[in-house]
Amino acid sequence: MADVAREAGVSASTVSRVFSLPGTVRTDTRERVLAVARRLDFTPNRTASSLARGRTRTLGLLVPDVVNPYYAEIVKTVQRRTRAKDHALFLADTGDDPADGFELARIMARQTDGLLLAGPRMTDGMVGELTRAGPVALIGARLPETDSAYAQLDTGMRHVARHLAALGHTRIVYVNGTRTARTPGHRQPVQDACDEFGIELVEQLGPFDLTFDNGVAAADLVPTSGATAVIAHNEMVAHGVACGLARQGRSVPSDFSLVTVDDTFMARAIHPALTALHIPLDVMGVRGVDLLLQRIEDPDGEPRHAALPTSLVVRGSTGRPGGARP
Amino acid sequence: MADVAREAGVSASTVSRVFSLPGTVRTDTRERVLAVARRLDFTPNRTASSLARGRTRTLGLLVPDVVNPYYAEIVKTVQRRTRAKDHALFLADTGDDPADGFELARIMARQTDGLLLAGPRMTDGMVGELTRAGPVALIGARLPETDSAYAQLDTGMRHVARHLAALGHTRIVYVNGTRTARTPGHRQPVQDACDEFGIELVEQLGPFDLTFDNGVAAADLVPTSGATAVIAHNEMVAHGVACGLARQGRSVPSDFSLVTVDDTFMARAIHPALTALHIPLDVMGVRGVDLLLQRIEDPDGEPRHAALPTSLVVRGSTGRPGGARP
DNA sequence: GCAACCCTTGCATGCGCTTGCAAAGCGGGT
DNA sequence: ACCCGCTTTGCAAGCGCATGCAAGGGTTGC
Repeated sequence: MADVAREAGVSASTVSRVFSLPGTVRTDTRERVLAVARRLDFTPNRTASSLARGRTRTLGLLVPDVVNPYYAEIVKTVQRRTRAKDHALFLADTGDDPADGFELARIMARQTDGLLLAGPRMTDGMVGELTRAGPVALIGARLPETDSAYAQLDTGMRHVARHLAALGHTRIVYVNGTRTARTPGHRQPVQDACDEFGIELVEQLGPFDLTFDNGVAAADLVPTSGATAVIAHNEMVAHGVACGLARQGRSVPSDFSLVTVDDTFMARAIHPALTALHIPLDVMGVRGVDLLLQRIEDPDGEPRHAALPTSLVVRGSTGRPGGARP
Repeated sequence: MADVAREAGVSASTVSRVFSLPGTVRTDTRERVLAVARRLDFTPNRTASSLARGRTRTLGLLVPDVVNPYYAEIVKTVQRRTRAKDHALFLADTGDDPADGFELARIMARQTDGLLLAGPRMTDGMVGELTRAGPVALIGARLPETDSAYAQLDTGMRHVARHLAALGHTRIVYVNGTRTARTPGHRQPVQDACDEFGIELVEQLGPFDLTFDNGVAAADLVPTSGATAVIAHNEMVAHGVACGLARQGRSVPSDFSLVTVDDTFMARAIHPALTALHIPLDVMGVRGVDLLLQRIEDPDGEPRHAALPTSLVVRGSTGRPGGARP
């Protein structure tokens, strides 16, 4: 920077201002400085800038599992939005352990301007603590004190129930996990939606987590349940159910209809393609980043929440019970 | 840090040394400083440290598409290894455009100690330029001048060909993309392996890229090719082929056998599960990080290359031609 | 008992940029 | 012609930590 200043015949502060506050420098000086900078291939050192300003222009994103397409899509959109806002992105994959996630978050909080937690696997108390310690925004989860962007599952589940009811299903199983079963925000909407459309609901708790393998296990219990349709709480478990049913020689949708919550590219990557409740992950990511950036600007504002609409995408995995023609 | 120094009755430099060069501080002083630091909840400011040392302790990872499980697995393993080595990870999703990828890489290079390029979508010349500009390591690609960790596809393809030949296949189609078709490192091994086992090879070039949709399109051409088995160049396209065949009402493996190169969780998430040439992505990620870290330590050493062994995982998608019993 | 060393510690300076403050330049209104 | 206010620029003091150098204390060997 000193070199550029000398070559351009100005002081270092002017060079600095050309890059950080271009408006305060007269146009011709600015041009001259920029020309020299280009010639000398100079770019301001971001580390030094961070130190001087106390801002890193870096955001941190924590996800439980990048390999899961649900989170991968979030990573993708968050990463893009972050870059569009001229920030860099630290990524951490936390796994399922709450303590690990919390620890990682704390470490990351020290090196970033703010944290984005996607589907955090930690206790509400931990999230609260992080929120008090620095800017935090949630993606795909909601807590009163923390900014968040999440999907409106209640109306979404009504779409699903209406669709199944219209096809003639009167008894369905809902494949859930023990974790989400305890957070009523996810389970209650299903119950309410089924009640509204006169559907009998059989809740099938996966043994622990909503993984592919547990979906396969759940599929084994479906035929004896007396239900004709299955709603899977997320897409990994939905694929497990689909795969499990196929292995049993059952056919979708003629033996059982299957609906998944979440709609990543994988829903279309099997045959029949899965009818899905589309969660707007891209919008959630963008809103999450924006909320976080606002929070960084104004640390003491009221918590803000973005509830995003879902939509039902009907594909080949749902049909009339027993494969009947309409 | 000044506070800690005062409380502990030492100078700031000693506190600094406790954290950065613990060996040079007497044990009891160190303990005392650490105790105070813990009490005051002090951790060294990483930005300041970076500025003073000229090292950010941050690595950058560029992938073309995080949503693709192949790259997601790489992200996961790289992220874990990076953290284990006490570094942070910047992530960028570059998309398929070479110029974008290069530009992003240059930006990232300025804020990190080194760059990891996974399946780079840029020209060899661009990679060379980056390599000359700073530490770079390749994952899943090989270039003479750049450190790299990649899979030994030649022996891998021989495993695949031997497997198919043993089942009785004599004519197979290889679904490739126009891009990889031009990089002999990927195509030639297939040809060689088929030659060795007396298999006739029909090369089926996807119209452009190795995506799911192009796999579906490729599947339409398989039945008329006279082949009884398909090798897909990567897993996305393999799923497309599987899905396309299913939509045609063809059955795998009784009508056609299908083998995929790459073996992510998705290979087991469909029925029948895909026989796959397993690429050790986890090891590749770890080796990539390690190579990069070594390169950072020793910028002028000879380029190093890690060729990792693949393995064939036989699952349900391969069988005898025409579904014959052995 | 003394010299030669090593281990610890503190001092001072520097990493490269930002920014409050003040000075200089400029134009306009009276 | 003079004063005021605005714009543009420079000066200097940090931001928080790392580290070369030197000093002090302790140890070892002869």
